[in-house]
Amino acid sequence: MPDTEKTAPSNFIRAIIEDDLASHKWSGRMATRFPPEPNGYLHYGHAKSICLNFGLARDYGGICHLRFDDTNPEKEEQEYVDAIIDAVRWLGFDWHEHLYFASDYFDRLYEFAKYLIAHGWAYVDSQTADEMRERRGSHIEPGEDSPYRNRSVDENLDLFRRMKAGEFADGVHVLRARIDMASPNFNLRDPVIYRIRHAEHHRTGNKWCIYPLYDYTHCISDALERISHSICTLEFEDHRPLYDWILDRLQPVIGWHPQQIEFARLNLTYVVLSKRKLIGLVEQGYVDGWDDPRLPTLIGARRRGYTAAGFRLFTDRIGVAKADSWIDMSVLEECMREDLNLVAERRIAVLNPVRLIIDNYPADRDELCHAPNHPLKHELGTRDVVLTRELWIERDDYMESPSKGYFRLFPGNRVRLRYAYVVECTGAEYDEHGGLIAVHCNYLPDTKSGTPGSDSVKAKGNIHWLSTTHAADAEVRLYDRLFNVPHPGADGRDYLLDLNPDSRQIISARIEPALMQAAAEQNFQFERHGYFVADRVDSRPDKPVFNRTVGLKDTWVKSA
RNA sequence: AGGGGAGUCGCCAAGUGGUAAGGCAUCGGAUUUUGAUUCCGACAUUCGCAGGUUCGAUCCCUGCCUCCCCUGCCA
Repeated sequence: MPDTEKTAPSNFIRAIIEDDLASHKWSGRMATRFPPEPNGYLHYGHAKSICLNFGLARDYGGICHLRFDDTNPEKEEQEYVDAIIDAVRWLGFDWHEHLYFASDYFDRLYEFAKYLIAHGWAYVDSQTADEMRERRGSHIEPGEDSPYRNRSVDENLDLFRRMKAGEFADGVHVLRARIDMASPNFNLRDPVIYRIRHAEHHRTGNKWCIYPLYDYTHCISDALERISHSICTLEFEDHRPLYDWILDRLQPVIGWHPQQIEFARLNLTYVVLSKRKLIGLVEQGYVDGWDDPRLPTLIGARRRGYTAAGFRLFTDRIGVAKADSWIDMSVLEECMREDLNLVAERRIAVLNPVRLIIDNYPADRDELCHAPNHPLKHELGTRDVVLTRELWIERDDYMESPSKGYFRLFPGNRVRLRYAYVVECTGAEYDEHGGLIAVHCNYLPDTKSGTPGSDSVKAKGNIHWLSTTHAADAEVRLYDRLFNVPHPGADGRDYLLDLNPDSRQIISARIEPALMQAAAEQNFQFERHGYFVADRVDSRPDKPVFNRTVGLKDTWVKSA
């Protein structure tokens, strides 16, 4: 991480940490964790959490663990573990040796459960799931105690041991915390902490047939790792009393009790971040897979050309608080532009070509023009582009009858061919259907960029171009937002109805030869268009494929 | 017998009994061989509403309104 990266502004979590550090509350320790469940791909919302947890550790001289919350063998897979590790690393963070799995704690979790049973704080319930639900009560009435709630410690211990030994089928018994069936907080109405699942776990194989649940596992994992600040999203606020209840009981044997702090999860316009909806998009083929550049997954973002630094900037910019809020997609896009503007080398591509013929330029002439690779970083040098009599220019850089304020090519107007000469437009040719075939112009010989006096002739317009004899072809994928409304699926509408049918357009573009050797994942700015990246999956040297990451801001189309 | 949270500029978001940071967006203007970038300037007499306490309230008290979360053997 560059030192130049500014740290985030003050927020309530930083205030808590600063107080704790000042009061030496955690013996000076500062440790956070990012605790994904390996049951899917990480999305933009996770990026907020990752940047928050790792960023806090970085800024306060602490550490951030990467811990997989892998307590549900039926949903979790190694493939996801690997993808998550890649994604966190890609975002620029390092957990050093602190890579953990809740499943590594299964033995201790089991012992702690026996401790709870021995103290009368947990019991084996033998009701069916339906019976448990019926007795759970509701918002206006308390729950009823299970008929098994007062089994003896010995019987509970025996039953629990036999659950572990595999003597019972799935669902026959569960271990529950004995708290309060009348609590207004449902999480305290004797929550289940262990269930029987005869399923193979991606890490522990068939060693276990009982698996602990989240509420029981998470707090203990945090405590065992000596986490100081356990940061999670708002929906876990109601779980905090349970988190505290368990660690209070286990205080004598664990001796550490992290503080759970909740923040508002990310809501972003023009995308969906719910796992269910993302799965729907992938499985029903609306996108090409989990790494489709239009999907708000981190693997998709990476393929689209979004940068890790852009995500970090985004996280700092949106802040963190407890109020539900919606961030507009344009904020994320602007963060990407901001980073890309600094790092992306400039190149030329003509996406929608039409011929420009310089009538007074010799047909046999090849002239080198020098284009800087970056306007702000001269140390990045220049490259040569060849000027010839016949060029490709953008179709919309010519207007037969210019609208008000238009200052590109139209009969009688002058524009500068970027890095080359000023030309004066003389007219255009059309086919029998009125389609534009070619634009004609004459160049002004004394105006070549970089030569003395080249600025004597002023031209407000400045257009990019490529020699028709030297340009190469490349596939370019123009990505746009996946949905065309800010809140897909709002008010109960089917979110698929809000899909943007033009979220991807694949075209064949003209590119400058220097682009032919683009390395996978190399970011560029195609001048006057936007930021593009060589596709990390399909791009090949000599056969590059570019994805549009995000367009440049354009105050002209906005006013038009 | 309900419980837990949240409401400060268009979007985020600090702040806190002493008279509303910052960012983004927007609008002006300058610079510019990208209609980009950069730069400069403008941008909440007001903090969900109504009362109260106080010399003084966004902050404390009371009442109300709106929004979000909670009855998986998911996380």
